[in-house]
Amino acid sequence: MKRFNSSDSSAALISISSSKEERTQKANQGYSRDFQAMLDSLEEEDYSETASHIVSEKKRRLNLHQVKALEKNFEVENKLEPERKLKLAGELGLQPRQVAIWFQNRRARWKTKQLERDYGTLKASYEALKLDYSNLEQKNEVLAQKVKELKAKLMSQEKADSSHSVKEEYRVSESDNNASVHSKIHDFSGNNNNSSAITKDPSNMSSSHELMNWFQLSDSRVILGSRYQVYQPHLMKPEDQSLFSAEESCNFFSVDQAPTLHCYFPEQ
DNA sequence: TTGTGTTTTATTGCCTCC
DNA sequence: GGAGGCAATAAAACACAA
Repeated sequence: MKRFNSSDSSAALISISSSKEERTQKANQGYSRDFQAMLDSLEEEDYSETASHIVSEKKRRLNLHQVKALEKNFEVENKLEPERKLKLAGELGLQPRQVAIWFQNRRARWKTKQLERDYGTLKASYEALKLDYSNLEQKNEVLAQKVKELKAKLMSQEKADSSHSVKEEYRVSESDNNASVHSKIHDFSGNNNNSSAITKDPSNMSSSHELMNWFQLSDSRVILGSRYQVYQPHLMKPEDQSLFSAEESCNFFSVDQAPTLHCYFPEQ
């Protein structure tokens, strides 16, 4: 039976015998000397007590031989089918129930150990990931610093340029390049209807910096246009970085967010 | 020796499966 | 409904420092 009440449990504990016939039977089953001695002592206690107040039985640990045999069996198969249980119980001089309980407890111990192992593995991979993350963060900082420096360079260049008249500069370049620029705009807009930024009239641009960016951007796109047919509407160009604020520049490489940059892909 | 923490054996109650 | 598994828990046995 599986269930025992308190009085049943004492009967179930360590193969308590209730009769001399059973005792004789067990002795004939080849129980270990220790175990038989234990049984005898228990039985002596039993006999000295009336059935109504059976002494609280002492738990007895299994001996080394029993534990080794059980461990070996557990290694082979951690579940116990009834036949094997009876066989093991007979061989080791235990009650089938004791064998079943031992397997049950052993499974619980194994599970706990397994959880610890799993935890260890997860922890190790977490630590590795964390290290990766901090390395990326460091690289990110270095790159952000470079962006800042480049931006500062660009600004100082713009200051130097501001000594000349923007309009004048534009006129000069306009007279020199007007024809070619307009043809480039025409070429480019012919390839991409969404390129509103590119088709913006340069005369409306407010600063030489913006103008310079425009030329760089339009030139490069025209050059690219000969090889790249498809332009994404929200492409981020390296030149566009100069339009970022310092803060934006720093956050640009944040690893907390996936980058939203789109890339050019040459026509295959 | 004793207090305390850990391990082992066993019980109980609940759940699932046949 | 019985058998068996599992989680939670009790309690005895054991280990060990103070």
